[in-house]
Amino acid sequence: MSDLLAHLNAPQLAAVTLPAQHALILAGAGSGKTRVLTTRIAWLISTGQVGPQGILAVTFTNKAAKEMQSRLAAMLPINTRGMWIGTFHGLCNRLLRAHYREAGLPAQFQILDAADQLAAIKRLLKNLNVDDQKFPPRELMHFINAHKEQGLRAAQAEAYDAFTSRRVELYTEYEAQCRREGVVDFAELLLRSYELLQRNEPLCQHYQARFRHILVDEFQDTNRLQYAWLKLLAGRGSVIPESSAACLFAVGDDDQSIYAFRGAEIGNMRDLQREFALPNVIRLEQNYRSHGNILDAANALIQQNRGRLGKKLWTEAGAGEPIRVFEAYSDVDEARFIVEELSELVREGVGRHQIALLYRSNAQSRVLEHHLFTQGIPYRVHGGLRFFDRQEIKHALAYLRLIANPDDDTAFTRVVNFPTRGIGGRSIEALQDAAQQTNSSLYNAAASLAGKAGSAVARFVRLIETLRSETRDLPLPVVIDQLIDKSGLRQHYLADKEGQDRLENLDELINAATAFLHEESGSPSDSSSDGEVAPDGGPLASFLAHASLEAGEHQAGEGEEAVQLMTVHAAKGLEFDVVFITGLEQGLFPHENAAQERDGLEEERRLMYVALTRARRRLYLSHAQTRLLHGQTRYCLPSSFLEELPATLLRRINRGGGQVSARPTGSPGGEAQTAVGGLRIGQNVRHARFGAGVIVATEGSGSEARVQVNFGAGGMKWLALKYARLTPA
DNA sequence: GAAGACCCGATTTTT
DNA sequence: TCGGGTCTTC
Repeated sequence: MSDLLAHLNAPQLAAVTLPAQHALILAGAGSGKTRVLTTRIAWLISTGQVGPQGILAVTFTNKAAKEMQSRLAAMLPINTRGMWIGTFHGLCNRLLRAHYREAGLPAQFQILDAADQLAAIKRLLKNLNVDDQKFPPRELMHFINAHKEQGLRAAQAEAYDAFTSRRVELYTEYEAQCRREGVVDFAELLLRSYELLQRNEPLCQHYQARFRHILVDEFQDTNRLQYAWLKLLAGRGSVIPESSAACLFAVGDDDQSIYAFRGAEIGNMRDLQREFALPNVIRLEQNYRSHGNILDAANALIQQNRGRLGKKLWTEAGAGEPIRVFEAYSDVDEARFIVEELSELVREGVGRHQIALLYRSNAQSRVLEHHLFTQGIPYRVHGGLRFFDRQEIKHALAYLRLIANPDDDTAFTRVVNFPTRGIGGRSIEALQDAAQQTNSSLYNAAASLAGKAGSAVARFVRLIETLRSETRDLPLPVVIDQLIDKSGLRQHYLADKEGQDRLENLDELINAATAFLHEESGSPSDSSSDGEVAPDGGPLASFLAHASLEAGEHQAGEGEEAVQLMTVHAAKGLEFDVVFITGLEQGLFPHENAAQERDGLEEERRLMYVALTRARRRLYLSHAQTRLLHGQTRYCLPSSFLEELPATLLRRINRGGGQVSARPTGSPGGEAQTAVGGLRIGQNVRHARFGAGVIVATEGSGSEARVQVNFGAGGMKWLALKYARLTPA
């Protein structure tokens, strides 16, 4: 055990060995947060304060959950597989599988991922003859999810106008459709299990008594429902919990809260402090990742935000190099510079995978990719299509879902005519009508309507029936193999000259099922350990849940020695020796849309803070005077965030090395521009009220002359030269 | 049922 | 400008 606590710094040690009470740990970037979390669990267990079954550890991503589990397994001589360590969604799924009856769900309930949910909503709107121009499916989906994340059912939703009242009706219809089909979406997993615990007092008390210690990672990212769920399980109380309540150990960093747009409530941190009457907050401020200059810059930047819990990162490592700032003429010039610079670093021996190119929005990756590609530098873009999102995988899984649950209309619609088997729009509409008449599923309608044994619909029904009966007792991988065969998927992709990759992916799916079974058999099921959890829907249902909840590794080329490209959001939690933060321009980063949002600029600043703190040794900040956006050249001002960094930490760098990149003649746009009233496009100007800006366009001449100026945060303005007092800056 | 025309929108995203 | 999504046509 002394080993366990060795090498912890004082605050880390304090957090790990905190007596049984609620706590909030403010863990800065690179401060050893995961270490504290896992060591805390190991310490609690190894000192006999709690058994492994008394721990509930919650994360947001599967990656974090796995990491916690494997680190724990290395620290403790116990099987961590059966422990309740997982994502909010994974744990809720587990709860609902165990108590599906009490939760009012079928044993084989399926989970809709975002794409399935959207498809389900589109189908709903079609069935109800709702104009999807007036009620865009995506918007409705967001409406429904946002309500669920607030813990609101349709009945509780506020219908403040006619439009919203209709949306609430559609929310109701959507709930009914999900119930009919035996499916739950992601938000439903949480809401349903919250309601289960809230309404079923004995069950709730059972879990409250079981989980003595609840540990939450990335607490700043919790939404209202997730916080309510935690409070319910912890049985809210005072500092020393009553015997019936668990200890809530929340770890988070308000400065790294960057997911407000998907419902994260930064206010949950203060609420936690207040509602659980936390006497103090433990701060982990010593950073083990970055050099001093980088931390000083990050500290200075984030200090501009108001209402922080407050925290200042420091390091024992030296100041390190200055932060390099580069101003490019254009986005292309910026990419050129970055690629040149990183090529030099690679020549000096920096591993390519230790270099990250960060950007605010995905569209920015193109120029970078183009230059990397032409220079023959291997790179990997994070955030692409994931394994279980691929169409061929979704098709195969849809067959599997139909076998498990014939009422799943989403699955039915996906594969009824894929591969094509002559069931066109007419047949499907007929089925939909019939299904609506009898208030049953499409599959049922198909089965009863398929009188003519020879019809395509009848053949499809027979296919599913055959698959179901013939594969009942076969192991999952064999089932999948047969289904790929008999459904005609294999044949279809075999015939497709570009189907090779897809066939390989289908084989990979079979492998995934094999691997899944192996892992499953390695973990003792709950029913055997304490008898409280009823058996779930079998390996088929749990594999399908696994496929929905875990989208799979990102994409091929995983292990390759490649430069890493990703959005700043995607970079959270990662670290690299060298980081390039690109596109630091007003309107891009901070993003112009953020100006409209409540506390938008502060969220952008936190995003910048996250970006800065990814770097271990070297940090580049770049911006361009000109950028191609939506097919048009935009003239850009440097990001205001650059000014918020202490100049002493920065070093402006001039265009590197050998070839002189020709400065575009005339304006940055290239073409010679007509000067209007002595002003030209691309010129920096100053306005008495709006401040500094760049001229973006001109119009008219003489006393009619107008110029469009990008004032960055101040927005884009057309000004008549006659009235506006613009001075060259 | 597949290929081509056409229109619209365009931060960030895990589960 | 580009890509996705829908609509149109053979």
